[in-house]
Amino acid sequence: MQRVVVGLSGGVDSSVAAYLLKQQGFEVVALFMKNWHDKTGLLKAECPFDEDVDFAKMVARKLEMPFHIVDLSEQYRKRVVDYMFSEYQQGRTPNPDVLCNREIKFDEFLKAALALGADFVATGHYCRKEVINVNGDETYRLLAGVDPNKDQSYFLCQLSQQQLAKALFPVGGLLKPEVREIASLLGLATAERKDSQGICFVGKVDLPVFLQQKLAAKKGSIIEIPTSRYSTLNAPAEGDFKALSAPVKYKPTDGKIVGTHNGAHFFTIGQRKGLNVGGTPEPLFVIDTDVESNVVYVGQGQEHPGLFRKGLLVPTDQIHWVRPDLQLENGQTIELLVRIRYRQPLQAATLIMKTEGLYILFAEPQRGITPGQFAAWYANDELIGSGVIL
RNA sequence: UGACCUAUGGUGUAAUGGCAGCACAGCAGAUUUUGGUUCUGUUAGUCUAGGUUCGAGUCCUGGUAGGUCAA
Repeated sequence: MQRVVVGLSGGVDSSVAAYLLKQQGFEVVALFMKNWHDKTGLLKAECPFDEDVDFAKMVARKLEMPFHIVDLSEQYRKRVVDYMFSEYQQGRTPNPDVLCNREIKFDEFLKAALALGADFVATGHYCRKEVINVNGDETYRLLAGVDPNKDQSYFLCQLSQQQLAKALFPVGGLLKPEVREIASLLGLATAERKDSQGICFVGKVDLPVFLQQKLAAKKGSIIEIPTSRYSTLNAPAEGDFKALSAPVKYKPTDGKIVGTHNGAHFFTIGQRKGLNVGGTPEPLFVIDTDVESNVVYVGQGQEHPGLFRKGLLVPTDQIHWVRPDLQLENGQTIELLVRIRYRQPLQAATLIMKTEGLYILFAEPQRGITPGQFAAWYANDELIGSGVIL
C-alpha cells in the first residue's frame, strides 16, 4: 500500500483531500505544519494558529489517521518572510504564497513527509496533476482545478517536475461546494469553516504595519502624473515589443505634488487605498513607485494610461518551466494564455524568447503589471511555466 | 494702505430664503490562500459675533482668515 502524507491545515479542503485519499486506498498520514507564531500586524485579534491545529486534530481523529505536527517556522521565516521583506525593500511586490509552495510545502514539508516514509504528499489545492509520456520520460502536467472559481494552479506555478512527481491534489477535480458537501456529509468539523485569506500561514495582516518590523517609515512625496503626459507621439510602436514591455519611468517634474506618504516601499502599482489624498473627481491609483527617491507616482481614474501596459519581460534567470520539454529556444515565439495575478482570467498573449529574457506581449493592455509578481503561462488549462516580472 | 472677491465634512465642490447633497479621502463589512483590485455600508460640514425673517449656508452689519487688483 502506498503511503501519502497529507498537509492537514485545519481547513475544509485538506480535510476532504485526506478523506478522498483514504477512499482511493492509500495509507494516509496527517501532518500539520506550524510555520508562524507572530501576530504582529494581524488584523483579527483572535489567534488563529492554535485553532487550526485543533481542527486538524479533530479531522485526523474522525478519519482515523495518525496525526503529526512539524514546525517549519525557522525555514518559513528564512525562505518566505525574509524574501518578502527584501523584495518590498527593493520596491518590488512579492508573492509570498508562490514561494511558500516552492520552498516550504513542496520542499521542507515534502522532506518531512518523506522522512515519515511517504510515497506522495497531498494538499488541498484546487488543481490537477496528469502524467504523460514524453519521449520515454514520465512527464507531469500541472492542470487548472475543475472549479473555475477556485483554480489555484497559479500558486503552484514555480513547482518543478521533481516536486510535481511527489504531489497529489485530491480535490482538484471537484467544485468547492462539492467539497463542502462531502465534509458536511462526513460530519467533519471543518465543513463550515471560512476559507483562509491573506498570506498563507501568516494570515490577514495590515501590510504597512507588518513591513514596519523591518522597513522604516519615511515621508516622501505623492506626485500625480497628468494624462497629458501620454501623447501618441512617444508611445512605443505596435511592433516594438522591447519598448512595449519596458516599465515606464517617471520623474518628479512629470507631475505635481498632491500629498505625502510614509514610505514608497509600502505601495504597489494599481493600489487605490491608503494614499490619503482626496478631493479629486476620480480616485487616484498608484502607477509607479521609486524607492530610491522615495516617490509614489499616481494617476487619476480607472482608465489612466499609466495603469496599463501591453507587455512585460521575465528576465532569463527568472524563467521557470514547469514543463522543461516545452521550453522555448532563443528566438522562438508562441501564442499562449497568461495571467499575472491569482484569479485573473487568462489573457491571450505572444511569448517571445530572447537572450535577455522572455517577452510577453498581451493582445489587450493589462492593468497593473507589477514588478516582483509572477506571470504564469498556460496552454489551455495546463500551466507551462512562470517567472518574476521585471 | 485702499478697492474688490471668497469663506460649506479631512479635500474638491452643490444647494429660486424652505429637509445641507455629490465626489474623493477615511472607517467598517463582503469578495479574495500574495500585494492589489472590486462591491456594500458608514463617519464627518455651513469661519465668527450680531441683525432682518415664520424660516438664513443663502439677505444686512462688524470681526477674522485667504485671494485679486491698485499703491
